[in-house]
Amino acid sequence: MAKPNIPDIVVSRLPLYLQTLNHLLREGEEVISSEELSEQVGIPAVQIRKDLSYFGGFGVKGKGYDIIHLIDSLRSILNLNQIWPMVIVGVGNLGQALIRYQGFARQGFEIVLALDINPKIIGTEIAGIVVQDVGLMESELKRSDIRIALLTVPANAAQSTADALVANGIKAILNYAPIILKLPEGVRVANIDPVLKLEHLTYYLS
Amino acid sequence: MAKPNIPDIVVSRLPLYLQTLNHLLREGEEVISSEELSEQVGIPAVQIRKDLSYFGGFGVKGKGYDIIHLIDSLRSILNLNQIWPMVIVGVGNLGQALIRYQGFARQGFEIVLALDINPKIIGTEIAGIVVQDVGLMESELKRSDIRIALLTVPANAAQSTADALVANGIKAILNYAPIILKLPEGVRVANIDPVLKLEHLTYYLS
DNA sequence: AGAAACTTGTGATTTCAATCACAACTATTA
DNA sequence: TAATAGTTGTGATTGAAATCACAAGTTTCT
Ligand SMILES: NC(=O)c1ccc[n+]([C@@H]2O[C@H](COP(=O)([O-])OP(=O)(O)OC[C@H]3O[C@@H](n4cnc5c(N)ncnc54)[C@H](O)[C@@H]3O)[C@@H](O)[C@H]2O)c1
Ligand SMILES: NC(=O)c1ccc[n+]([C@@H]2O[C@H](COP(=O)([O-])OP(=O)(O)OC[C@H]3O[C@@H](n4cnc5c(N)ncnc54)[C@H](O)[C@@H]3O)[C@@H](O)[C@H]2O)c1
Repeated sequence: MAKPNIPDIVVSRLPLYLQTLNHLLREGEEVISSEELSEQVGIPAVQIRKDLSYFGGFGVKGKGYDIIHLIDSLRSILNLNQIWPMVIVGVGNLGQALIRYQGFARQGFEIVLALDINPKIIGTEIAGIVVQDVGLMESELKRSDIRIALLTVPANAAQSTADALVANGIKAILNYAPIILKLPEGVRVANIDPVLKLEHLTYYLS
Repeated sequence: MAKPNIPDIVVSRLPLYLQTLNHLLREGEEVISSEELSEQVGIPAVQIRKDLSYFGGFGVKGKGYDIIHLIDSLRSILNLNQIWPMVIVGVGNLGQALIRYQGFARQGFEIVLALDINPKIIGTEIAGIVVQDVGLMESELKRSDIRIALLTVPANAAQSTADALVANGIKAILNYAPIILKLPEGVRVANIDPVLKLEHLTYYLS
């Protein structure tokens, strides 16, 4: 359960710590100081310690953090001790790449339903998932506990599709379409737009 | 030319304003107040005005902003009055989707070089681009003016590939691999990692 | 065992970004 | 024309996040 008064910017850094800790664990490390973690993750050590201290004391003075224990704690804080089923809407170039991406399942996010509007795409199988007609959204979502959606339809279909998803119980949307979605309170949206990132980068290129 | 003392967080919002203004222009709007723009973009009007005021006065008191003029100004600030050629390294699932993505060229970003290490992929043509051997990186980049790279290789190859890109003149990297790149000063990196975004979202899902 | 080195966790402080408040100007209405 | 409403641009203020500074505890060294 998310405590209400922790700055969102603090929460946003936790997945980064988790990612880096997972790397370190794979390399055989067992304990790490905030200073060493800082070098890996590129965030000041004192900020890492302060971020973690919002949730409790996970380290040992004079020693550092037990990596396995800290990973466990972060996964618990971020509600990652479960498999999160997801729906993807829009199985075009990008949608297919995301369905094939191994990185989601590896971290406990599983695409279990894929929807499209194009008859040529409906019925095809991608990485074990058979694409369904988007018209089945209501019935398919009703009999599932999916709360997360990946939105990879064209921009002009994104708002109406998002509305439909929310009407059928979706609580979080990862939106790849280059528009700003307007959704009711209580639904969380995160956007991924490479063009915005590039336009940010070019500001600094002479 | 980027003025040095403008907060990065301000710069990061400009592409968002530009995106929304482009939408409005396509819908036939000609003038917009900061208040109306605020509703579209989801950022307070006063913050939009303050952000813009770092770069000059683009509006007319009592009236608002001429959309075409403001778009022009933002494009100029962000160095978008040119075509930016880009290289992509790693032409797998994601790389192929990005090469096919129309949204880059539409905003002046053009993938002109695609590199991979896999002999089965080298030589294939995707959306008009013939994939080259990554061994040709040096010679291909030397005779080009490419300064932006899209990095879509597996995580374990990302750091070394990024180092090679930088050694060959790349100044900005859009990194899709789920690791934190360590690069010299003067090279800008932006990361796109959907898993981190999902892990941020799940914090708020009960 | 005692001293020195190391490291966490956090209240106090500083820095930076967001918001407020309003003067200056424009457009519209009567 | 004069009054009213609308809107920008920005100095002043507030608020929030980052950093500092250090007490408290642990480990290592001699
Ligand atoms: N391709 C990329 O690498 C990339 C990168 C960043 C963002 N995006 C964005 O992601 C979205 C998809 O891009 P793409 O390149 O895969 O496009 P695409 O045209 O290849 O795929 C879009 C898919 O959505 C389906 N679709 C259209 N309307 C639908 C609806 N109402 N309901 C369900 N499905 C519907 C289409 O049939 C198609 O299969 C776009 O908004 C694009 O701007 C793409
Ligand atoms: N597929 C996705 O939707 C997705 C989403 C987010 C992030 N990512 C990340 O993007 C990267 C690519 O993912 P993918 O699914 O396309 O993987 P992939 O295995 O399909 O493609 C990787 C490509 O990189 C090439 N490659 C490997 N080593 C190379 C090297 N040293 N030089 C040049 N090319 C090399 C491979 O031959 C392959 O074609 C990974 O880091 C992944 O974590 C992918």
